[in-house]
Amino acid sequence: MPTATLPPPSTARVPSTLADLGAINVPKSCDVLAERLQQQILGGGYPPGSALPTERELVASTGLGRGSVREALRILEVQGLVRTRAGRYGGSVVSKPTDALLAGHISLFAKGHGVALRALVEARQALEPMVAFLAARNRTEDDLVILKRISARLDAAAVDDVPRFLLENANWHSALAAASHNDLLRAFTASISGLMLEASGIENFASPNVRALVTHAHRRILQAIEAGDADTARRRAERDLQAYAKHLEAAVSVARRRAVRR
Amino acid sequence: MPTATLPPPSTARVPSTLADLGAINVPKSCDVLAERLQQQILGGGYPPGSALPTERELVASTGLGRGSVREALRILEVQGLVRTRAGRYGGSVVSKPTDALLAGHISLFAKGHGVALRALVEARQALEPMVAFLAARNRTEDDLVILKRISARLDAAAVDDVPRFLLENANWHSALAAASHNDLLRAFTASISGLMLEASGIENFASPNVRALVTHAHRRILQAIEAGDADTARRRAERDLQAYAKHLEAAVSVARRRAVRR
DNA sequence: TGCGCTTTATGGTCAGACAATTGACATAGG
DNA sequence: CCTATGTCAATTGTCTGACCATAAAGCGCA
Repeated sequence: MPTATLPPPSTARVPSTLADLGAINVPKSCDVLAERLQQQILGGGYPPGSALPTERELVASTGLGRGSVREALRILEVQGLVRTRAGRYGGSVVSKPTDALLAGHISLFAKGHGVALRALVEARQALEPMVAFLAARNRTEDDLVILKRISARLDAAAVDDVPRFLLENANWHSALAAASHNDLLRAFTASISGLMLEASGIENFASPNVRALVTHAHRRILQAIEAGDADTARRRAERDLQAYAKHLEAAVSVARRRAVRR
Repeated sequence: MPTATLPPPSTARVPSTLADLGAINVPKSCDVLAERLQQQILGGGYPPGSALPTERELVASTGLGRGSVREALRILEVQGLVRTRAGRYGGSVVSKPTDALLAGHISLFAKGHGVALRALVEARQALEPMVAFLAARNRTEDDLVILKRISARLDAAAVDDVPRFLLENANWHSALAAASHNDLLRAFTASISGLMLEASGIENFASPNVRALVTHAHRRILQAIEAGDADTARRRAERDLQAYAKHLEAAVSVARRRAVRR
């Protein structure tokens, strides 16, 4: 081996065209497989409802071990792209990510970042007026029926059943978002409703006063949506959420003072 | 066995207290482990930056096989709760889900549901006014510096570099959302910006006319934010996005007519 | 001091085996 | 003919064991 003819190794970095490549990332085999399957699914190669190859077929076609194949499928499962069932005629079938799955990821993000209740309210203030606007324009008769049914349950629970009231309130907001017929806004709104439901259980912010305010506000918004008056629906959503935010601000500051005194 | 004394078997379901249990779901071992670790992480047992037990320690403490433990860790990785490195003193360290990770999940949801460009614009119309409002109230000097730098690059690219213009436009919206100091709105906005960047690359909607309109709008919003005038910032964001939506509507309908003729 | 080699604990991957699950099918009984 | 039940086979679920690849700490040497 003509080692002596090679240039001496140098500690200083030579400005070589071969040297200035960034940190190279070695992907794991399961990540590669997951990404390739993801592309095939999103590219239309596997439409929703169709079956992916079985684990052992994937093992045979990729040359990977079964463990790696299973990890790749697990990734796709968490992403909501496949659903896997055991047993004969089981396997992985392609599916679309559900609202609940995306809500779960958003919830993890919010919890991980310690997102404050105030930030949730701001997000709802951003989304709801547009949601109400679109709902007034795009609602179907079915949407209206569902909203009215939830409204009735909400009114009934407002009297004395606070947990039920909070739950139906979250349902109302989700149903409103569904009536907007915008999948993205619907998923965002459902996530925020779920997070606020959790938070309100802790902070216990639902005085009879607030409950009356909320039911009244929802009734007015629903009227505008039934009439198909988009601008009015938006305006009412804006105003009512502002009032709600003020009430919440007050309640939180009261709770804080109480906590300090304690 | 006194079978004769029993009531005759009937195909109709007997309303028994033992019979009305719902469909029971047997969870997979890795799901159980993933959920338990998730609760420990979110409950504060493992703060961000701390190290989870090694795979083999988890095998020992849970009694599961290593494959199941690895699948559980992979779930947490996709959820953004841990980052795993190989090698000595490697392992899984707890982390917070990043904006990019959440954006990826939102993107998968949007692509899976075939969310239309129109729906993206509606979502932006919902978010951006509130984002601008909050940015005017909460911005720091650093936020301002970043926004101005991106604005300059955007103006420069608006002349003739369309791909660069689209990229810097997405950056501008993300920076604005960062200045709002609302983590949730920031992540939502960044996701939508990314999705619109992809979509605009396909639809090719960025005439010189629109580019001028966008840079002008951003300049006016930025002025209000610098002045700390939250209401003006919101109003301008609303109006400019409405104009943008109209332009896009027109461009899409033109493209559709052209496609039909073809 | 600084560089390079070794050491070693860790994740990454594979192979094989067996258990659990589940829908289709065959069969028995009315 | 219909229903209920048993059987079967293909697939996922799980464990075991082994080995490879990686990377940071520690050591030795110049």
